[in-house]
Amino acid sequence: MYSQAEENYLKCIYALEMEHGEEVSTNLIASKIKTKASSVTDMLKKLSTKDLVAYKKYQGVKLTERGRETALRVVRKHRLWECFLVQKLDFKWDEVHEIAEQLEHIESDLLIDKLDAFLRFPKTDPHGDPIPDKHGRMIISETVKVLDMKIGSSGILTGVRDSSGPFLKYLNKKNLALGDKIKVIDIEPYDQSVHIETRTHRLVISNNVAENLYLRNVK
Amino acid sequence: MYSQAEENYLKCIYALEMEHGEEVSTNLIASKIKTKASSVTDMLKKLSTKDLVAYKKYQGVKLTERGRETALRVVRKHRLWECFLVQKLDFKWDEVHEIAEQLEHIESDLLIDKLDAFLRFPKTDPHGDPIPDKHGRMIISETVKVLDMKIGSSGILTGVRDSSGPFLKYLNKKNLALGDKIKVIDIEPYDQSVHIETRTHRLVISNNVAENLYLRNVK
DNA sequence: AACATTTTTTAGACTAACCTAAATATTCTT
DNA sequence: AAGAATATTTAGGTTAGTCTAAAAAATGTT
Ligand SMILES: [Mn+2]
Ligand SMILES: [Mn+2]
Ligand SMILES: [Mn+2]
Ligand SMILES: [Mn+2]
Repeated sequence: MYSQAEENYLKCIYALEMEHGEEVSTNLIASKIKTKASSVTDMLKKLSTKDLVAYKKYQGVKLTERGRETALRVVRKHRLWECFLVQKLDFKWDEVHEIAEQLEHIESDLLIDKLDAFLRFPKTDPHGDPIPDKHGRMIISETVKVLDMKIGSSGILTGVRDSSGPFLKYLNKKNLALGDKIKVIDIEPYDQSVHIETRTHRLVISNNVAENLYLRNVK
Repeated sequence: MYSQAEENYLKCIYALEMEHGEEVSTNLIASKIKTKASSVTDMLKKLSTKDLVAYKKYQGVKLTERGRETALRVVRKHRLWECFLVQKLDFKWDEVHEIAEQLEHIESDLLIDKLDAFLRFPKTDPHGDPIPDKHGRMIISETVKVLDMKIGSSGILTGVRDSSGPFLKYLNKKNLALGDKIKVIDIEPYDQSVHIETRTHRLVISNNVAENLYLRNVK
């Protein structure tokens, strides 16, 4: 139906809309997709004629309804394949992204629905991101950033903002995983670094790391 | 490493070498890949510079050692994915080919080895074709064509020459599946049609069908 | 051996997706 | 509100993979 390049652009625009809201700029897309702005302009024109995005010169771009549906189908495939890799093939959560980037372009509705069933209809992927169902609906859980937690309160680690390999490997090394209960002991006013405690250990995380951890509040 | 187009050509040349032996002609490749002879010539030149095939103008083409290894890796992936689809996702044997055509191009050695282990190192795919191991080795079972069987003797259906959708659907309809014990009751001298018997029923198959069934001899 | 047919290659063109460099539009600064 | 800086688009080019039409080589037939 759509080429891999087209699907990658749609997914990228979708992600940027989620993160930044409203219209997405050419340069933002270019940097995320690691390509040149001129290439982005070319593609936006093409997606526009296919009614996947609303694009007006110099005005940024927005997904149309059709574009959003298509993007969500790709996201669904990406996240389901990540679940498969981790749950069935014993990959680690930091190893699956590149492979899922390839698998997300396999075209077969039947395949993806059967895979969904095989995995028992997971609601989130190995990084805590929600998996759209076949109608594009997903459960977006309420999360709190570490820095917005009251000191002394606890939360369950449910998601990461940055799911790049290096960050996930850092969490592995520090023995932090999704589902862990984390208590915020103290926030250093000087540099906003955070002293936290898990069931097994205590550690200090930088402000940067704290910004990338999402917690679900617990009693 | 190699593009999907390159991999498809290598797999095609490999299959044609198996079937016809020796050098493979431009037109044969073109018809199998459903493309034009001129496109094949272009690709053969490219594969030749990459040392994947030995190609001399007007002389046909042969895989080099490198080319054969690459083709076998693609074949391995194709057949393992077919096993996955049938064994784990409950696809029928006539539904998997097109999806495997896409999956065979996913690039990750780790993935394919983990998939192999997950499936318990299958030796044949759902159509009875042998699966190369990670070193390219596979078990080629001795088979007999139906027409070469002695009348009254029996064999186990272990493979099909034609694994196209229509033929497999025909076998489904006639209740014939891999592993079935088949007894050759009679061969009609006039048109070489064959009267066979399975554990559950008797039927007559055309010469054409008979040509496409491989049996393993049994006492 | 000469001619006809078939196969293969070459020549030239097209599209998708990218690129660099230059032009133009927008936004920021004073 | 002008000039500077930045963002975006346009112009023109490249590569992979395809195509059609024409040329050339190989093969078959008498
Ligand atoms: Mn991912
Ligand atoms: Mn993910
Ligand atoms: Mn197949
Ligand atoms: Mn097969």
